[in-house]
Amino acid sequence: MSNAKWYVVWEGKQTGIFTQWEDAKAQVHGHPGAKYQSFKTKWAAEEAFRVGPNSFQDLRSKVLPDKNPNSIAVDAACSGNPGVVEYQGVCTDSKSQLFHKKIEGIGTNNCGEFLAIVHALAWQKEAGVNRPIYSDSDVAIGWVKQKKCKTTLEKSKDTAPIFHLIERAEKWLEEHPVKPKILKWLTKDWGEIPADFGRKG
RNA sequence: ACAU
DNA sequence: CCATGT
Ligand SMILES: [Mn+2]
Ligand SMILES: [Mn+2]
Repeated sequence: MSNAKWYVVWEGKQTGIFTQWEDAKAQVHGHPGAKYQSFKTKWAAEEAFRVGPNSFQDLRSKVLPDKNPNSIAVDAACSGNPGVVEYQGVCTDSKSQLFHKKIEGIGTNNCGEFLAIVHALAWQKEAGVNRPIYSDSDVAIGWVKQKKCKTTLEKSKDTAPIFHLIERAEKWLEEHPVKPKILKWLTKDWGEIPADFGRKG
């Protein structure tokens, strides 16, 4: 495999995951019954190594957690970080857009991800619905749970607009019960979150 | 390291 | 390669 960067050795002089073929080959050479394979990503290699040489191919279909299609997905994008921030929310199943906001001034990726979740909460309350909210951001999910945006962003004239929105979002969280489940979107298993802006390619 |  | 975060 031309792009392979990770080599799993399940049986050999030493087992493990190697980043160089020279190292993997040293475990396999002259070792009858050695089992090994190359992978393109670290994640694939780790999963394959953990599950063993015979079952790694079907592990995903057995263990892959299911996503709830009756849900909302949010995501933020940033032009520079810190930079110009926007976020949006979509229906997970259809990707139809529910809301979108481009924020004045500059902010961080994580501030955008945080505001996206809180916007989804407020939007749902306004719309009278209660569906799970998916975010791919551990940071933002944690901040919403704490009702506190722990950003390191410096305060300045350019960051004043987003800090105002953050303050408003934190206030909303303090004043309203958080009813919808806020769930981690498992990007490695499911691919990019449906609300993604698709600019990383 | 993990998640962006 | 840079940056934001736990
Ligand atoms: Mn994201
Ligand atoms: Mn994205």
